[in-house]
Amino acid sequence: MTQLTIGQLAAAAGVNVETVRYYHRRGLLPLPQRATGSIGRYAVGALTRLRFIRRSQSLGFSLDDVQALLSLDDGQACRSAQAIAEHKLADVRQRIKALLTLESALQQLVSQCATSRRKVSCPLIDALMQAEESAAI
Amino acid sequence: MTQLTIGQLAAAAGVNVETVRYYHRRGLLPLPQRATGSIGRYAVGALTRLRFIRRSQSLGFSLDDVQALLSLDDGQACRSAQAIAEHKLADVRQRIKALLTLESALQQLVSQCATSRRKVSCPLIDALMQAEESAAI
DNA sequence: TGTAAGTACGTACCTGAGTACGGAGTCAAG
DNA sequence: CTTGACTCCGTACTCAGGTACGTACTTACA
Repeated sequence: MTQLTIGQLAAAAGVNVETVRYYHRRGLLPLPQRATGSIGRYAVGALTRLRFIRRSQSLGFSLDDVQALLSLDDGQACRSAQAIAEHKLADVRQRIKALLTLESALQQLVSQCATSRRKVSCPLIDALMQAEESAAI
Repeated sequence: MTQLTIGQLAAAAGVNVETVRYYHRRGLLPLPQRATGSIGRYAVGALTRLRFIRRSQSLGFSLDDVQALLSLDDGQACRSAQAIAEHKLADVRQRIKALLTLESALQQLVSQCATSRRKVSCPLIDALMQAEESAAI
């Protein structure tokens, strides 16, 4: 069964059926193959795309951002693809940097805890904020 | 002027005054020093904390997540701090991994564009989804 | 072949994260 | 010592991203 119904698709991606329909409305997910007057059948590509959307969201991208990313995957004229990609790339690199800083602060805290039984406090905020003073939300 | 009014604090962090008050209500930002019946004055620490909140949000953490992170900074009994920190650490590492994959896919797309003038399409989704098939949103 | 489970579609509702507003109080510069 | 800008606080509204629901229609399976 490589052709999924909307319910199977939603279940496989761990989302609500209504969410799939919402993504159709937003233009994030194309409408499925459908013999007129019958129910839609999704190819596995739809599942991958759906998972990509959720993953991107969890990384802090809005659905508009995700749409821009998807447009790259869908193929674009070079000029505009490059512009979008470069912009997103800079964005992604910022996020990575901030997360790496957060990672090492957390790491340090965890190992402190491993060697001590008393109250601890790590300069989590300071660590992250020292790293860079630019580029807000 | 190391003591800020709420307006100055908000402006310095690039947020709305109402947002600061909202964070008080959520317990993310402590209420400022205040001689009863007069206006509050914030120490610079509040500004740092406020910026940390915004930054974390932009990395995809909810305000509840941020609260957990802040509790680490505020100092906690070791046992619970360690549990929270380890959990967040795993989470952060997942995000980093996903972002690194996304980064290289975007990077590849950009350099493709630099050498070609025609339609391009990069397997952005496939790249990201191949990387891991676990841990959803 | 009929019937329960699933789908389509439209509209209404919900939650998280703010934003706006109004009235009363406070402060600082003139 | 007033006046205009700012603060406090409560309540109401907004917006993105879903969720729920009702009705009509399809389908798979007994």
